[in-house]
Amino acid sequence: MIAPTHALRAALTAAIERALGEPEVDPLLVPSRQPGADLQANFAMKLAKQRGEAPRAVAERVATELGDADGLLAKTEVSGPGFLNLTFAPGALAEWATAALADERLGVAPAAMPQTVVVDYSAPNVAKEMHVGHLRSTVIGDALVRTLEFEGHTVVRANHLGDWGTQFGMLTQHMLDSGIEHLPDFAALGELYRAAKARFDADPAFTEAARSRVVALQAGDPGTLALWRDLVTVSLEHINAIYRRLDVTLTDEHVVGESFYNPLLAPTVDALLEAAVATESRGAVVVASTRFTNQDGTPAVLIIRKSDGGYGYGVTDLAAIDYRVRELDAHRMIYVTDARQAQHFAMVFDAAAKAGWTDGRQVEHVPFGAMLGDDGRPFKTRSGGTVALTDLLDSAIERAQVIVDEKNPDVPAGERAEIARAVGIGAVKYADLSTSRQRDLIFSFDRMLALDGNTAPYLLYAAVRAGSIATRAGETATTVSVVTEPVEQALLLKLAAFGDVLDEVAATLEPHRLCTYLYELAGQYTSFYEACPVLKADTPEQRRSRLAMCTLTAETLKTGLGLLGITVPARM
RNA sequence: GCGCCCGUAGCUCAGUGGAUAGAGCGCGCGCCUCCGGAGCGCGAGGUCGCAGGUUCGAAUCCUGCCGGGCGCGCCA
Repeated sequence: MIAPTHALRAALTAAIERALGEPEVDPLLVPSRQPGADLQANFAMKLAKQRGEAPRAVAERVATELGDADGLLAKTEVSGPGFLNLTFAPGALAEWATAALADERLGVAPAAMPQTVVVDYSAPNVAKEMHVGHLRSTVIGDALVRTLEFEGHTVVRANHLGDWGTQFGMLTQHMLDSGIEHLPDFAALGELYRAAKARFDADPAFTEAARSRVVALQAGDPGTLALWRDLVTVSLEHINAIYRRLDVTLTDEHVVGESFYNPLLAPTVDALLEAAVATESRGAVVVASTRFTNQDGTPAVLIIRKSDGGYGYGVTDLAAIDYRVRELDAHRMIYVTDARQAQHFAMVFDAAAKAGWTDGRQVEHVPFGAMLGDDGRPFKTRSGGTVALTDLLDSAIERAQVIVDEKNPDVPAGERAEIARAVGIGAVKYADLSTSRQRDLIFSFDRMLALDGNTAPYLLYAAVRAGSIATRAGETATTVSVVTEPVEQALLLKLAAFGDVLDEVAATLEPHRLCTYLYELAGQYTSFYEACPVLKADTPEQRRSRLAMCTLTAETLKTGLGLLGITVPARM
């Protein structure tokens, strides 16, 4: 099914060629702000300039050639310096909406060229509690994953768990010293971490023992490995509990931690040396950058192997790229991490490209801004720590529960709790997803947990209402047939844009575009609902037609929110 | 020193070449005998950080400055 705007764009390009002999011209179609016009095409000014003609005359000639575009258009009009204002025929929009309603993809065409896409996101650390700093990668990554899958791509979720490195020498050594073989729960791990860290900082002998313990771990010493596995298992229980509360699609099967790449690191270093991508410098193996310099003006380097023989995280990232290309045949690799790692990933990607590993593949860093306090400084609590993710989610659900209880006193308590969960978690996720991700974010409980305005609850409410009206109607409407009011026309136009927005999100990896779209759709729906009686429409046909619009809106909101990882409750 | 991100209404933010720059919150006024008021309508509120440039047209692209955040050899 071809969206009306796509059909019109093609018709315009063809009309431009027929009228002016210019092939393959982008008609520069944008939404119109003029009352009565749906779209505006801005090609005339540019073409007229090139051809030395009057823009309005150019627009007129194309408009004449375009006609009604095989019934797509009700009106074309040239105005201002040469804008071509276009208004869809109500029947064309109605026809599209009717088809979309019968389509489980809601009229969204699948990707023309499906790819295998690896999305690397979340990546919490073993042995540490998840805090608000982990929220953005997890929530943004999950929204991208869901959207790319909906578009028809094969998505490989990669949770690059921080499960390897020096701190595990420290932890396992302390376990050995204190005779701990198994941790009962995550709280015990927290205590272990604090105790081990204290010794590590204070006792040079322990520090030394921890260092050699890392070597034992990396060499695969069975006893040390067993202790390490216990740490990972206990941590994953904590992490998975958070994922389930957050309604994130990550599970154990997506964990491909740093430890996974351990056996691949030595061959990766060899390959990079062999290809002369990496060189030795001051006892270490590095890849020198041609784009970045140090403060003293020397080239910045990516540490591949440290002078003590240990591996830098750069080589882990390079081994991961090599693995994802060769074993997974990934066409596109996406890394959702904070913006501070931008230079690191740029150097990693440069090195991979120089080694020839990413030829014909896309490798993209998807950076997001820092979480700042309300003083504009990096976010810290009063005690200097971070806010645990569990606490944030608890607060969100508590706040939502108060409102839910107040608004829905007749709903059973169990269902109220379920609604509060959907509303509270949805609010937190939406707050993170709805602003452009590269901006720094001021952390604020009030903003993250807000329930009014451009928030998840507003969208959930609109979706629930649009869905419930169909239920109350007692019939299933399948046909949009009567489009008389401008608000109806505007609503249909907005509904038809869903697929374009998903394409944009897939291309730019910016979920906030979907948020903005859904908010506008909800607003457009509310305007329609205020202006157009549905159940009390003038005729049975109009009633069915408007009901169908309600249903398509409800489905689009539900699907769109679902792609953001936000669940719509049955009622609220 | 090199590099990245950001600067739009009191606050939090949309808007990456098109006509009078838009929301939400907050503030003021109005709307439940009318399909769900977690809603809707109206209003006040802006030198789009500053200065040049490109363009028929710039919040948007280019250059320079100012302000904030961040990164640059053995942490990830």
